[in-house]
Amino acid sequence: MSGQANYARPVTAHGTDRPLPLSVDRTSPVPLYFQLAQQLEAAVEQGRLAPGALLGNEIDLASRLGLSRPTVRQAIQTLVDKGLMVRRRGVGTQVVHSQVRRPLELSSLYDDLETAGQRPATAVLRNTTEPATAEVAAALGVAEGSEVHLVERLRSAHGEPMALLRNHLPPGLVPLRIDELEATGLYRLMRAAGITLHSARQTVGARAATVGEARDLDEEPGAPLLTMERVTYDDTGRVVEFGSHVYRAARYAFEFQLLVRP
Amino acid sequence: MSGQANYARPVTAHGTDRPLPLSVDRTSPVPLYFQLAQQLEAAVEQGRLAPGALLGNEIDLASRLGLSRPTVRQAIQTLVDKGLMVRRRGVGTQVVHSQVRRPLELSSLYDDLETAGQRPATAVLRNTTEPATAEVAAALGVAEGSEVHLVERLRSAHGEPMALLRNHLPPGLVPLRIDELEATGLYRLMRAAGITLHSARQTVGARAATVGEARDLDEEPGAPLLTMERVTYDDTGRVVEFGSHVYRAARYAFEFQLLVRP
DNA sequence: GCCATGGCTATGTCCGGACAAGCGAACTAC
DNA sequence: GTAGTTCGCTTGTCCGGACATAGCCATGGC
Repeated sequence: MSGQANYARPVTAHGTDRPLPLSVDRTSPVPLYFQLAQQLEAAVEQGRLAPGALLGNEIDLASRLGLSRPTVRQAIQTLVDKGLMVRRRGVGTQVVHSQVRRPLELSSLYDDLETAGQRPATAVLRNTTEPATAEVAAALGVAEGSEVHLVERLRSAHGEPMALLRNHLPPGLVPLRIDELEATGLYRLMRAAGITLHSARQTVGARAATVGEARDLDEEPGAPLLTMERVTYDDTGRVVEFGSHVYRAARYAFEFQLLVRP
Repeated sequence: MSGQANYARPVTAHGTDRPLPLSVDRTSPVPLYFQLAQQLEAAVEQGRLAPGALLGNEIDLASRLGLSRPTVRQAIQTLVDKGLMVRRRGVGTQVVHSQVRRPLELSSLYDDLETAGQRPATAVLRNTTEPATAEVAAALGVAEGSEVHLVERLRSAHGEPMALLRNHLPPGLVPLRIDELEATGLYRLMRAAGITLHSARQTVGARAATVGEARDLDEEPGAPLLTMERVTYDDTGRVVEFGSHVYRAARYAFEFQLLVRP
């Protein structure tokens, strides 16, 4: 009702409030749109851009930064894709209003545990080659009975077993040494070997523990286990891994963020 | 070898092979980039664009269609985002080489069953309001003890129970009639009420069935169940639903596609 | 036979402009 | 007072161009 601004006033980007300190470095090899996107994302995460806050229109933002509108749009678009912001024609772009975390990424149990502050330990139970069963052959796209690599690991945290990990790999794709497998995760080893992971198809379910699984995981036979099967592809579409994992239900759950595709 | 084309030859978009029939309708209100993206996606799905096939460079494609390069790029970008294609600088854009399906969407069990050809049946066990427990209040962002809407449903397929669905909603958000709840899914009712779903935070785990769950689901007490908890947000960031679902482990699993965010 | 180099190609980034369309608020007519 | 209309705002779409840069091949020197 102040009479001067009838339209929604951007809370931060310009206006009477303290403007956001945004700037780009044209000598940097980092793309301009990426620099801007990073700064905006940091502002959202640190609360300097409050949920619901309007970003201010793209034209002003562009001229303020000495950029063109397409570049600013490209920056904002990456944040919209991440679910951090919403655009509304005729209204503006605003910070999404909820405790949104990251969308689900192709995650590794090792990394998950490490970021959670737990120090994961890995025991390699098997690291050999064996003839592919029908299921494994179909997943890896090789002939049934041909030799494939098998890695079986028991992962623990805080001294308690958490998961039993069985992974099948095409032969000769990555050399896997036991000491490396015990020191880090499989995905890191694959990336270090020059493989660019691209996508994965996962199935998550549940079932009762077998006697062998119960022994390894320190559970009772028949106890509920969380299961995950995953086929991972690299950027050329090759299958690089087929994993069958079981997790102790009391100690692990999958948590992730979904976005509605407009 | 042939002496005329030293560079990788696009298999379909131009060259000696039959070119893809692509065209855009400038009188249509559908955006041009979207028309092109749809046609390319259809060509991939029908196999007219084989996996690994190069798309041909963007400049030619643009001039052939009478479009500008940014528009063509925008079309291709949507397919790259979906994981159907991969760009390589200096090489070109090629169709991804695997049986990639859709990425995980904010899915409804009802829709999942329906598309799988099973005819889901729903029995509404409860449809009332009740005071929010601490857990529900935290999820919905309301005061503990305040009245919230509760819907409890048993979903079956082929005459067998599949899942027990408990959903809490903010009061007064959507009017829910029992006959509607038994005829369709909750998400459809919410969309029909003008709510634009935006994102959800899910946790998937497993546990043993309680006595009551076992009775409803026709399982033994202690049988493994797949559990899913979900908080759903609309595009303004409001929480619109908190769901606690349990599925019979033998009859249901979550299956989804993950993409690595570059 | 091997390696360095240069040139070609295709995507990556960026610009400045233009018009269309959805949205909301204020205004006007009843 | 209420309903319809107008108007200004903002994003959505599209264009044509420009230069940078990564990848690959062929050439030429060793």
